[in-house]
Amino acid sequence: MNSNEIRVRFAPSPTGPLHIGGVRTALYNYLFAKKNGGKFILRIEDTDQTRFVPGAEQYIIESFKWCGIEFDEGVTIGGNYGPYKQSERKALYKDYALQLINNGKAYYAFDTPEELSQVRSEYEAIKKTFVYNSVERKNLRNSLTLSENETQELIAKGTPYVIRFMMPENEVVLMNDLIRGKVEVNTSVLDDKILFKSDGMPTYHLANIVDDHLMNISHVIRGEEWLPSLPLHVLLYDAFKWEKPEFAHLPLLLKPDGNGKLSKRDGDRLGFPVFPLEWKDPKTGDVSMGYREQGYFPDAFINILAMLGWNPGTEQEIFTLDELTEQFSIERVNKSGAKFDPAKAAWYNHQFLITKSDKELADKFEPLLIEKGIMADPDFIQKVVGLVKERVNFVHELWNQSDFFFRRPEEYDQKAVKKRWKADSHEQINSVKRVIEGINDFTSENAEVTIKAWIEEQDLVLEKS
RNA sequence: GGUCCGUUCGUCUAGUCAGGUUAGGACGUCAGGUUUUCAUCCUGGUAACAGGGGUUCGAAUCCCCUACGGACUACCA
Repeated sequence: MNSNEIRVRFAPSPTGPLHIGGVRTALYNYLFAKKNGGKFILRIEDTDQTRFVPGAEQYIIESFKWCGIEFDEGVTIGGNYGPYKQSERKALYKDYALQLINNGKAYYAFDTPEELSQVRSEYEAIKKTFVYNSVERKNLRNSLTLSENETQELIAKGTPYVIRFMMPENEVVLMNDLIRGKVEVNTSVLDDKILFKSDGMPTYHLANIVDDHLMNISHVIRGEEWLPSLPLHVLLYDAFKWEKPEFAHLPLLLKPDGNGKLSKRDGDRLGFPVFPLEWKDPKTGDVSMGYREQGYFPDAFINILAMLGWNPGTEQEIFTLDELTEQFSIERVNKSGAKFDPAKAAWYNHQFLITKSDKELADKFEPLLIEKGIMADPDFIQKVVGLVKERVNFVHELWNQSDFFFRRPEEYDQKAVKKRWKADSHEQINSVKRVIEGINDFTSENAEVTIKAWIEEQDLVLEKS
């Protein structure tokens, strides 16, 4: 890069709700930028018109707002490198694709998707892998096999075409990854990837490289699923004769049980959220739960995600965002995927909950009480919350621990009644009730002393259970 | 199938780069203690270096092979 400035970006596609793996990727980018005094950018990669989902972009923005992750530049915020939405940068990409054609690094291809899938299935049938590469492109319809005139004629006639990268024949691409170290791949196993689609839009590969370059991105920190396309990207930077950013590929978030990438289905199946915020699918109307709605605190949520794949090397486990920023380092990110553990997630939330003030918790609890038709004095709610917060992981669990403060019990624990309720219990309860009513200065200390004295007096001993 | 990446308790992980630890912590779980309940808290237990070969006095750590897992293999990102 032409400066030492650290600039990183998070570049989601607005194709649905943001997965927590995406949130973690963004978080690591954010921490890296803040730690190094750099800038964090939000770029929307909406080059696939067919997968656009209304509301997804807004969802992404709202998610980060809830988490407390702030961008320095990007959609809705602006900045000196805008626009930050690829659909608004559309005009720019074709020139770069053409530049590659002129340099002999790319070519026009006229194969239709149908033709290609036909060829692929033919290869499949004989158990061979079709690779659109230096060998195969000689047998297909493109500006390499057609004459210059034929090519121009086809284009002039409006024949749909794509622009493909001309993958070198037999070269070893050397790459470096900040997390994995050296990686090398031979180009002979790589495809002539499409850079520019017949609908006039660039593919991810082209748009991503062009924008990262134009936006002066210094470090590309993204999910491991991108590692296989790193050679292409590196070759693309070389083809443009651009200086490359540093790359870091983050390990994946895995299912809690079994193996594989964490998906929406796992959340539904195991009963925990996979998305930061609740999401209602605009098409099907299906609702997916969110961390926010399930009662997770944003700071707990961030802490959980941060520890899935990274640790500071000390025994500290609870962090504020500022502490994470201070201690984060990309070198300490793990190589292997992490299984998400809902039980530990709940524990983290508990850790944050008990540090919240009674007031804050009461404010969150009050709407739940109102929902149940209970109007209680805020000071009273606070006292109750203070009494029971140690025993819950989430605000909504407060009700089960404290309902008797707000209403008369509707039923008794049958087992306890059967076991404990004796002939004289009624009399004893009334007796202790009178004792409690008789306490003038009602504090926990006074109550304890008085009731213990009453126990002595009544000569009641604990019945071992 | 091919390419690439990975592999320490059930889970998150420390330790690997600079070879020598009773392989540490946390979650979970189990037991005990405190609290005349429960929860908190405290103490203790449980449980791992994927396998096999090397190199070395000595390997979780370095090298090789195997196995297993994952990602990618679209005119999706």
